[in-house]
Amino acid sequence: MTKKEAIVTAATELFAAKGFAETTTAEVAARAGVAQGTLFYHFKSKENILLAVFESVMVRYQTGMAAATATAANGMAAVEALLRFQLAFVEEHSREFRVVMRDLPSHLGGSDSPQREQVRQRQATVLAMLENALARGRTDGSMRPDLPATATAHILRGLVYGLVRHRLLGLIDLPPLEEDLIDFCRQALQAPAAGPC
Amino acid sequence: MTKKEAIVTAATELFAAKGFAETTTAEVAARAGVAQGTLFYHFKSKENILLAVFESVMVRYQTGMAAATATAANGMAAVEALLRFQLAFVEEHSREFRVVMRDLPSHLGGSDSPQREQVRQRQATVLAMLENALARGRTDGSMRPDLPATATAHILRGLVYGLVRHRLLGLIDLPPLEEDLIDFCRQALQAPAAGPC
DNA sequence: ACCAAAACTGACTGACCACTCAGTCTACTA
DNA sequence: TAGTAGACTGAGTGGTCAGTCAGTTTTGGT
Repeated sequence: MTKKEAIVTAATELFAAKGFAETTTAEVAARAGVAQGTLFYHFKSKENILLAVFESVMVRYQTGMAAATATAANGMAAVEALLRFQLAFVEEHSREFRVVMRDLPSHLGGSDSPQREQVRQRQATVLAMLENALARGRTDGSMRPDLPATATAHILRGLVYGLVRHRLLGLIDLPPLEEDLIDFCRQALQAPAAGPC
Repeated sequence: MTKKEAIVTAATELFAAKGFAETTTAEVAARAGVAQGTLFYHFKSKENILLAVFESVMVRYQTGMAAATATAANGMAAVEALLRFQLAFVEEHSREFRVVMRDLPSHLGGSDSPQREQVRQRQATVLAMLENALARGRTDGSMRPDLPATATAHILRGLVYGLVRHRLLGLIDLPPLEEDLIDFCRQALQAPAAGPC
């Protein structure tokens, strides 16, 4: 592990445990086993370390999502695969997501900063994958034909995000919800059963 | 308006516009038209001002939610009323919610702080209202009989939270989603149409 | 009018911490 | 071996800001 990677790892652990604001650059340096100055050799600022944590996890997230849809038999299966992947991935990388969800929004700088644009791009990509899967399901008949793809993509994204956030940052313990969530979405999305009337 | 109220109002505006960390107590005092010391006469710390913003908005939020369910004809209508109320209320109080969503999680102190407990209580109440409406709908036949009330309450809460958060803090503009959201939930919740077969 | 308590003031302070910078070390090339 | 570019160091610093406190004003009760 290079020192740069060690810094991101150490920062992830500390930010997740104590929060961004409550973690000093001295602590990050100490845990990473580097000098304080090394942080600022590799990163322009403390906030850029936060952004690196985000980038590092989002690259893996999006790769996984793309893989999840690739093998699905139809649109509905693709959506289900996306949902399952997202929930599992977030569970597995809970520390990173904790940091990203709690601290990133507070530290994205002005509305025209390049950091904001970078994050916006990532979000748009996630959204597009959902929308594609939905459009596919509408076409191949595995979902209701009147489904509004864009709006539903936003809804699904909000749903996953809201649940994950409560699991990671919430003060209330959530029961396991994966299967209930999948059922809920399937009910909402699937074409009405063509009963043999 | 008392000076204490003026402080909460000023803090809400500044926190919403610039964020909690980037707002100094001196600025809050100046905008509220009081001396710096007055802040600390009324509030133990800067974070307690943040908590006051939260409390102030949550009291109104919960009162409104209770009213929304009271007049509903059945469980499904109650859920719909809750969803509509939540979306409308957040829209109307977007500044306060922006602050609460972005900055509160980072500043809740240790896991056993009284502040955390206070927030937890509020969240539990919201959840209970949803769960009640769902249980009601399952009983009165306006929803699927096999609906898991607790899990679904969590899902609905996550859904609203996720969407609202993207609207208030997200970097992507959301289209109006109220009706699509209601439709989505209705599909997921409603009893399968008993076709005349 | 008098008093006491509550509300309020604002100059001050001390701790904190992100970031700097002048210099050292390491690895590679010619 | 000398040269050099990139990686790394860590003590130092300057600006910031939450919170304090000794004193003043306002309020309300008798």
